[in-house]
Amino acid sequence: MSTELPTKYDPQTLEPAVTARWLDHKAFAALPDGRANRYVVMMPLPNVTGALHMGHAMDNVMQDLLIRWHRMQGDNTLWQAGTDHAGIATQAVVEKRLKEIENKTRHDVGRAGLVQRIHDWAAQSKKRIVGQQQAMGCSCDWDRARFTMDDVCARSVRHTFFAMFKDGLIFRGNRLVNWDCALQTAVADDELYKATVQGKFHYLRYPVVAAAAGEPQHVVVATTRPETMLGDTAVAVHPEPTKALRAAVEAQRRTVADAPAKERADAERELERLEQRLRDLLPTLERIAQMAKAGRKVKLPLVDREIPIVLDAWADPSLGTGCVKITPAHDPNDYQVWQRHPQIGAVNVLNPDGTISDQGGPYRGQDRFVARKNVMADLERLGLVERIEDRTIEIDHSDRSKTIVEPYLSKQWFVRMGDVEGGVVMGRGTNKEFRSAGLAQAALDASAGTLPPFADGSARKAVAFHPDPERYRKMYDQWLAEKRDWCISRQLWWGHRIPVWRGDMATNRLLMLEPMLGSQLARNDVAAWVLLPDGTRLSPKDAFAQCKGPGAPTSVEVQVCFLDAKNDEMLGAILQGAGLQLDPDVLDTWFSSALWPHSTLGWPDPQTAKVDPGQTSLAANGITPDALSYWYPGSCLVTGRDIITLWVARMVMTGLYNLGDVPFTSVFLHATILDGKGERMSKSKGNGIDPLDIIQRYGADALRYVVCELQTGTQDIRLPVQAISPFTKPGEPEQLVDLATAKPGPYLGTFLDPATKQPMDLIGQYTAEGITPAKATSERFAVGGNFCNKLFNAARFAFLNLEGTAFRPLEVGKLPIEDRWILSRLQAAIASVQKSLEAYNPSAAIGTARDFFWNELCDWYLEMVKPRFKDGADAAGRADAQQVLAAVMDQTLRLLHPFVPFLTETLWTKLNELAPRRGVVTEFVPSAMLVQAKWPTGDARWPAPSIERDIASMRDWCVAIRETRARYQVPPRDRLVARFSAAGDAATTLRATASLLAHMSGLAEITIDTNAERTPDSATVVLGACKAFLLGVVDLAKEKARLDKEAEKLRSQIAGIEKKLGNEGFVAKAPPAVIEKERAALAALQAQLAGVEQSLRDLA
RNA sequence: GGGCGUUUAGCUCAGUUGGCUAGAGCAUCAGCUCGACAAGCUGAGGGUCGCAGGUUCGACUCCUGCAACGCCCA
Repeated sequence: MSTELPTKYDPQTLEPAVTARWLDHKAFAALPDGRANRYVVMMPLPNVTGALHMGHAMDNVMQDLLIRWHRMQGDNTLWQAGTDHAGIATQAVVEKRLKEIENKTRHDVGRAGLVQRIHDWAAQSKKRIVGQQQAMGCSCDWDRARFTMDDVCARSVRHTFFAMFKDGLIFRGNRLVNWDCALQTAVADDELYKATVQGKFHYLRYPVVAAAAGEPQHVVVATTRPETMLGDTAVAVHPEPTKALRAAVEAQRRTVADAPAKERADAERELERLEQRLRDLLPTLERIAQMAKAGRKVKLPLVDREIPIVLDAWADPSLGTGCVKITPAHDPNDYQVWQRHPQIGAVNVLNPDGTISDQGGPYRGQDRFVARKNVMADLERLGLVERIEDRTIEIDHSDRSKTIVEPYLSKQWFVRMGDVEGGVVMGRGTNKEFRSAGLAQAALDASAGTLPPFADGSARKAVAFHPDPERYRKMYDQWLAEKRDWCISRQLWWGHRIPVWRGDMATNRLLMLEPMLGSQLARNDVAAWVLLPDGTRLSPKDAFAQCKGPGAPTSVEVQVCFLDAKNDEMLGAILQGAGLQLDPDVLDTWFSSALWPHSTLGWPDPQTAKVDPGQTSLAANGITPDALSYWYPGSCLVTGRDIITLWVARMVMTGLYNLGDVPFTSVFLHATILDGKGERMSKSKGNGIDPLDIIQRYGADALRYVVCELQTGTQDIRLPVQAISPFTKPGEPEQLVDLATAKPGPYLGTFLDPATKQPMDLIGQYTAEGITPAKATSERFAVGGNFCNKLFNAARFAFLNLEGTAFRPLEVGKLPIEDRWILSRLQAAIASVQKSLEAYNPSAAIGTARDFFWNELCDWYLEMVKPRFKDGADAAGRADAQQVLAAVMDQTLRLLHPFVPFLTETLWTKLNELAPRRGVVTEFVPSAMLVQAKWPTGDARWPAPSIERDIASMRDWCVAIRETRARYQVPPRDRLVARFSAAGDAATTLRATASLLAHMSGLAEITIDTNAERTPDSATVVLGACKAFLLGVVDLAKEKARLDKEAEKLRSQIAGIEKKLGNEGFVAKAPPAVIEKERAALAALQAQLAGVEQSLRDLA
C-alpha cells in the first residue's frame, strides 16, 4: 500500500483513516501472555447520561498517553474501557424525556418498562461516548469494554453484597436524607445546589403546660418551615444561657477592638445587639432553662402533643428567640439533638411525594406548601403567632429535578466503614487473606503502607498519589479517617437491585416456619438476620432459640439475602409466602463502580464469567492465564481529585475486601478543566464543550497536544471557550462569541448571540425547544494545530530527500558536526521526555519534545543539512545525511507518538516505505505500525558534549549576526563578507563551524585572524573576547548609537555583579562555586565591554 | 465555620534543594513569499513575581500577617 502524502496537513481526512487501520488490525488488543511486566489502567467510567466534555478529554488523553508509552516500552498493556449506569442521573434524564415526548410518568410504564427505556438510552449513549473516545485516539481494548449493568458486573455486585451482608458489614438504619419529592428518591449531597429564595421567618408560641405564676406562658420559637412543627418532639434551650451569651459578648468586643475601620461600625452594631439581649432576653431564657431541668413540657399546638423542653447547646442564646423547635425527622441539626436526647423520639410528618403524612393529623394528605399556609392560618386564629419577618433563605435544591429538597428521615442501607469488634476478614479464602480493624482502616493502611505482609512475608504494595503525593494522600486520609458509614440505597428503579428479602413477622409465625426455613437459612449461600425491636441482630439459629422464652418480642424483622440470583425466584416465592418482600431500592452507583477494577476481569470467577458476543473471554485457555490473575492488581488510576473520596477510596476498600490486594499502586490526579470564568466544566452546569467540536476544527492530535501541554502539575486549567455563531450568513466572516461574557439564554447551556440577540444551544439538548445548536471552539488549540502542521511539513521535507535511504553501521565519531550534534541532542531529548513522563508531568514532556523537534531539529538541523541534499552535492555526504535524517525522524516519530498518535502513525507509514531499514550505529527494530513500535531509548554513543558547545557557540554568533543584519536592514538574500577577530579555543571553534555559520547567517566569505582589521563601513559584532566585522553594511552614526547602547547595558550588568562581589557578606558566606561563577561572569562581561569600547574608539 | 490550593508579561502557564540579565506559547510591532512549512521564517518590545513585614550575604522561591479567587468538607 503506497501512500502519497498530501501537500497540506489535513487532520480531517488523515485521522479517520488511521483510526480505521488501528481498529481493523485490533492494534489495541490485550491478551495475557508470558510477559511479566504488565501495565493496567482502569478507565474512570463515564456516565451514560450524556456525551463527554473537555474534562473527560483530559482524563482520556492522560490515560492514553500513559498506555501508549507503556505499550511501546513492551509492557503487556490493558486499558479497560467502559461506562457507568449512573443511577439517578440517567433515570432522571430518561424520565424527563418520557414526560416531554410521551407525557407519561414512570408509573405509567412500570418498573420493567422504564428499565428497558433506560437500557435503550444507555445503548445510544455508549455508542456516542465510544465514538468520541475513538476520535480522540483512545487505544483501549474495545473487545473488553464493559458496562456496570453487564452480567459480569452484576455478579460481582451480588457476591460483594452477599459477603458484606453475611459479615454484618451491611445493615439497615435510620438516616436523614435529602429527599427529592418530585423524583421521590434520596439524592446525594453532591447532587444538590443552593439557591436563594424569598421566604419568611415565623415566630410561633408554644403554650407551657401548667405554667406557674412568674413563669412565661409561652416558649417562642422561630422557623422558616412552619409545617414541620407537626413533627416537633421537643423545644431546646441552652443549658447555660448566661454563660454562653456573655462569652458571645466578650468575643464580639474583641472583634470590635481588632476590626479594621471599615468594618468597625457593623461590629459595633452587632455588639450592641448582643448586649441588648443580655438585658432583655436572658432572664426568660434562664427561667426556661430552669423549667427544662425540672422536666417541664410545652403543648404542641394543632396536634395537641406534650413535648419536653430539653437543654442543648444547639439552642444559641445569641440567635433568634434563643429557643429552638426540634424536628429530628426533618432537620439535620435537630437530628443531632435527637441523637443526644434519644428519649424525645422522632416524628416523620412527610410522605415520599411531599404531602403531609398520617402523623400530621388534620393536615394529612395536603401538599407541604399548602399545609404551610393552613398551619399558619390555624395558629394565627389561635393567637399563637408572635410575628412574621421577611427573609431571604438559601435552600438546597435537587440538581436533577430543580425542586426544593426536604430533609427526610428514612430507613436506608449502609456499609459499615468503621472498626468492627474482632476485625474484618479481607480477601477471605484467597492466599492474600488478612484481618483489618475495619474497611476504612484497611484503605488507610493501603495509603500509609501499613498493610500486613503477605503470608510468604513479602510486603504488600501501597497506594501512592501523583504528582503531589502528600497533598492528595491527605485528602484521601482525612476523608477515610471519619469512617462514616456509606449509605448505599437509592429509591430508584435503575440500577442493581438490593438483593434482600425483608419484612416484619410475628414471632410465633417465625417459629412456626422453623421446620421449613431452618435448614434453608443455614445454607452457605444464604445469609439471613433476624432483628429484634431493640435493634439486636441475631442469626436465624439464635433467633429460633431466643425467641422461644418468655419475654420474647411479639414481632421481629427478617432479612434474607441469596448469593445466587436464581434463588430470588425459587426460594423467594417461599419468603413471599411468609410475608417478606424483595427490597424495592437499588444500590448506589458507586457500589458497582467500586468493584470496577476486579469485576471487569471476571471476579469472583473468570472461568465462568459471561461475556457478550464478540467480547474477549476472561477465562484461562490452557495456554494463557485468566484475565483476573494476570492483570490484578493493576497499575495506575487516572482521574480528577474530586473523585478521590467517592471512588478511589472505595475501590481500594473493595479490592482489599474481595481480593486481599489493592486495585492499583499509583493514582495520577490530573487538573480540572475550568471555563473562561474559572468555573469547573460540567454537563450539569451547561458549560462543558464537546471534544468533537475541537477535533472538527483543529484535529484530535491538536486537541491532545494542547491537553498534554496544559497538564503541568496541580494547577487547574482555565480554558476560555467561544461559540461559533450559527447565525452568520454564508460568505460573512465567522463570528466567535466569548462564553465567559455572553449573556445566558433561556436554558442551562444556552447563550444569547450578542449580534442577533438570538439564543444558541451549546450542549445540543434543546433542538426540541427550537433553539439553534452552535459549535464551540477555543483558540487555545491553535497551538496544537500549528505544531502538527510543522511536524507534517518537516516530515514532508525529510521525505523529499529520503528516497533510496539504506542502512549500514556508521561510526558516529566520523560523521559531520551537525549530524553528531543532532544525535547528541536527540539522546538528551529522549532521556528528558522519559524522566518527565515518569514524574507524571506531560507538559514538561511535550515541552521538551517540542523544543527538540522545533528549535533544534527544524530550525537548525534541517537547515544545516540542506546543502548536502542539493544537486551536485557529495554522494557519500548525502548518503550519511539521509541515513542520519531517517534515523532522527524515526526516533522523533516514536517519541511524539503517545502525544500525537494520528499524524505520527501516518508519517511512519511513509517513512517505512522510503527507508525500511534505519539506524545509525545499529539498526532499529522495525514495526509496521507505530502504535506497536518500540519506545526510543537513544544510544550511549550519541552524546557529544564538546560538539554541543561548538554548535551553541555557532548559534550565538549566528543570532548576533542576524540581529545586526536586521538592525541595518540588510536584505535577507545579501551575502556578507565577515572578518572574525579571535584567538585560541574561540578561533578553533569558529574554524570548525565556519561553513555552517556562513550558511546559517548568510555570509559569503569568512576570515578568521587573531587581529582582524576593521573597514570603515563595517558593523561590529562583539561576542565575549571575540569580534566580527560585517563589511559594507554601516553608517557610522547608527553604528555608534548601537554600540553605545550595548556598552551601557554591559556596564549595568557589570555594576550589578561588582556590587554583589563587593559585599563582604556574600564573599564570606556564599558557597565558593557560586562566587567563582560570578567572578567568571564578571570577567566575560568585562572582556566584552572592552571589545565594544575598542570598537567605539575605532569608529572615532 | 474547618481543611487544601492559587495569585509571575495583554492572555494561558513554567520557574527543581534560595544563587547567571525571571522563561515559554499565544497576542503585539518590524522585516521576509530564499525550493518543507504564512498554521511559516528572522528579529524586537513587553513583568515592582497579589500587598505588607520578617529571615538571609542574597527571596519569585523560606516564615508571619493581609487581600482576592477557586476547590473539598461541615
